Amino acid sequence: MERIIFHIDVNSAFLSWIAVKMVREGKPDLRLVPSVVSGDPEDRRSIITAASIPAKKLGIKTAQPVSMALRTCPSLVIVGGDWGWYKECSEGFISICRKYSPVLQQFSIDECFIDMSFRCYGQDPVEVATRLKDEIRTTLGFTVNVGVGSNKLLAKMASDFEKPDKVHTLWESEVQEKMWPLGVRDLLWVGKKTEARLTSYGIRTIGDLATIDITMLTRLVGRNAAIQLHEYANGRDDSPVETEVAEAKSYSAERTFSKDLTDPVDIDRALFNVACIVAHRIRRDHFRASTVSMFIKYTDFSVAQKQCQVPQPTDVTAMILNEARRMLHEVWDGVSPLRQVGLGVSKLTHENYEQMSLFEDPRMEYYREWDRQYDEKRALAEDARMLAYERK
DNA sequence: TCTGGGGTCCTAGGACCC
DNA sequence: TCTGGGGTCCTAGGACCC
Repeated sequence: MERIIFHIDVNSAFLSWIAVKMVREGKPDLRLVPSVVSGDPEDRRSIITAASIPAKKLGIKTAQPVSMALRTCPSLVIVGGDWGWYKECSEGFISICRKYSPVLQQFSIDECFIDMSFRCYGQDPVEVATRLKDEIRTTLGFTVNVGVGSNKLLAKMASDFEKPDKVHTLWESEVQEKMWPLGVRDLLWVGKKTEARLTSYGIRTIGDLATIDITMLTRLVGRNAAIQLHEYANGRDDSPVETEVAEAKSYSAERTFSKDLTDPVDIDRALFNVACIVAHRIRRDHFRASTVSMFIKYTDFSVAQKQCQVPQPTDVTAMILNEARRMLHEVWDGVSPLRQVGLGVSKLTHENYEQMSLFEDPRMEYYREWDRQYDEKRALAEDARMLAYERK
């Protein structure tokens, strides 16, 4: 039996969600004017997180620097984000989708797949998809696109066709007509680099990619990628809709400085801050990490990174920070200005036992107490934010 | 114009073991 | 004394996604 998969994608999610909130407060609808969501517009390094359709029509794009967008459109309306509200909107739309099928995979905060193979039996999938999109719009106030296809890839490609508030199909029988004329960049997993490589060999459309000799493609992108791209370009994908939420495999945090830094004290302060954040997150989720990595970005955007294994899985801020500090001094010459510093942990376990070590740092008790206090303050801050949020 | 932040997966080379 | 080949782990770097 041919599968029926829906991909539901919120149109300009962060912008739509902020717009809904402002409309409820009696303010004008951001979706009707050139507007964007971004970080602090005063910071020269802020970039655009989401743009309205009128803004996109002016050439303003996601991930563009705000300063650049303002030059394009001086009257651009700029608003900040609201993670608490985003989360609420996301949960709202996911729970409506789940009513249509319990076989649901959340792909990101604003996208999900549902397997409708059984639920659509005897019904027109387009009618069902239209009902779903309309229900989200009328109950939650924002629009989505629904892509309908016989697998996840086709459904996702279809939801990316004309926006907003639309249902599109992409069945296997429609691949040649609807997908092959598109540029290779439109295919999932073909980014800037792969596009450049492919087009330099005259492979411009998804159709070119679908019909090219596989050995030729292997020489260009390697064996595994070649097989994958060839399958996708032909509209083939048998991956299931995964209902299990996968556990995190890594956590990281990074800080970009508003001005490039050379002062080791400033840089260490940033490293300290990201270490606190990352360590707090793994404690919150009951993980310990065996690998610590540290990375820096230079002014030319090149990145250097270093990682190491810790003797025992840890969730102690001081242990993580010490490794990161050591690696920073190994990798940074102490002179070159830095744009960014970051820290990550991976190889996570839920191991709970504490192996007694003769060489355990005698300050360990102090470190743990410090972390406990930190977590408590952080939890209080979260509560206060939630309360303030509920009062609105 | 001057580029955020948080993830996943892949590749390739070297070390080490059997 | 010198040899093949496979497997696993670690590290650094890169591509891609939202």
